[in-house]
Amino acid sequence: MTSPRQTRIQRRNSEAIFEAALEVFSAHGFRGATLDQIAEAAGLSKPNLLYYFPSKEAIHVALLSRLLATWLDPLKAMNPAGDPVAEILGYVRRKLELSRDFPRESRLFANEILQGAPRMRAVIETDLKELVADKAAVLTRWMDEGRIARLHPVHLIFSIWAMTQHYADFEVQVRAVLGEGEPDPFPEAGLYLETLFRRLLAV
Amino acid sequence: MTSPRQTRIQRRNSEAIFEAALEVFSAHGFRGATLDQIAEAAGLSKPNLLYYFPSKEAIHVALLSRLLATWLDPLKAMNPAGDPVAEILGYVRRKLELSRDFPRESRLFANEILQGAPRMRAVIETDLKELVADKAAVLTRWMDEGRIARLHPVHLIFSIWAMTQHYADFEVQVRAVLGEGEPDPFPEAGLYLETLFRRLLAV
DNA sequence: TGGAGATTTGACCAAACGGTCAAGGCCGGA
DNA sequence: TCCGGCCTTGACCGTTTGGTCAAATCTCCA
Repeated sequence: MTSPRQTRIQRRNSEAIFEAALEVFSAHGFRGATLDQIAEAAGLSKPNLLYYFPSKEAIHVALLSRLLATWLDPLKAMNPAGDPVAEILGYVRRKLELSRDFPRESRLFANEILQGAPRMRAVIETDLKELVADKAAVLTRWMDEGRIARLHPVHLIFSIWAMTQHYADFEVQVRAVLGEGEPDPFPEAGLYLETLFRRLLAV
Repeated sequence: MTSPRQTRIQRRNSEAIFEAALEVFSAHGFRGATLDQIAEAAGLSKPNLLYYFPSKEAIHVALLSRLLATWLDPLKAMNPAGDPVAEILGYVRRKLELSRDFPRESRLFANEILQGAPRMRAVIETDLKELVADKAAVLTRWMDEGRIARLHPVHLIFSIWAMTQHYADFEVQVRAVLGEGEPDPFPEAGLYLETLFRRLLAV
């Protein structure tokens, strides 16, 4: 009865491939990554990789779509019925935690967008655009109600993306500039961003 | 007497190579760019390319170091003797203009940092770190004098970099999310960022 | 335990890549 | 106009890369 669509081995190897592909693609970009690198990181032979995925491109696409939900969740979780400032600060905090805990995922998306989003353009122009429009409407309502300062809602979202993802995407620069003394920039970054957005949003 | 170190032809071709390399490297990253692409964009044959530069890597390094000064100039130009808010807003404005007028240069550096700065680590850890330390000291003095709000000066600089470069590095995402209606996001971005930093810095 | 199907791999291929080289063309000064 | 040196290139090379294939091995259950 219980016919698993995936065997145990399939699940294990697919998982190993995703993990390896994330490691390699995020570090070198699509073109810079090689199947041999991914295969070695996954502990498989190259032909075995291609037994599970038809091509390098297919691995990349599968990886991106697999991570997309995780990536959009923090914005989705911004609650229209909650307290405006708390909701926005919560979004900033969750997004910064994502940069701290999943920097490879952040760099994977950054690479893709930097190259002109050749494999994500459709998703960006539909799903992401709709999600942002939806949340921008919520922000605008909060502004209309006088509960936060009036700002361009989409650029407000852009600035949250930019500042939080900066700590993952440009991590080597951040660490180099801060120096070796402070090994973890995230606590300070969290305090800074909370201050910034509190002042920005105050009516 | 006037023995030009470079002949006319050398100057013309070097210039064409830099322009072509900027176009190709910024669009595809170092590994994603090919010598054939650069040669074609420069209107030269591949062996001719390698007559002017010894290797692909040499082109990339020369391009980065050639653009580095331009890239650091806006921060250098922040005047310790000027009005604090005006100086910081001026820096933000110049940095945003750089993203608008030289997006390829921004993406070139973004690519380099994303990949872990394999060819710029030394510069980042010395020149950039010193420059930031210098300007952070200026910001701290302004805070001590009560002329701007007290904030972590380095994270303040990070947030300026992040928000202004976002419009160049993630341009396709910005344009896709804003939609086709508004072709040029920069005027709005400029207004948004001016508002943001005015509120953030107000004592 | 036998066998059907799932999994794995060594050997291989064609294309793309960075780079070389010898030879030919071109230019500017004497 | 002639010549030395600057400039240009077609042909080529070894390596890397994404991908294929037939054969071998393993897994699981009837």
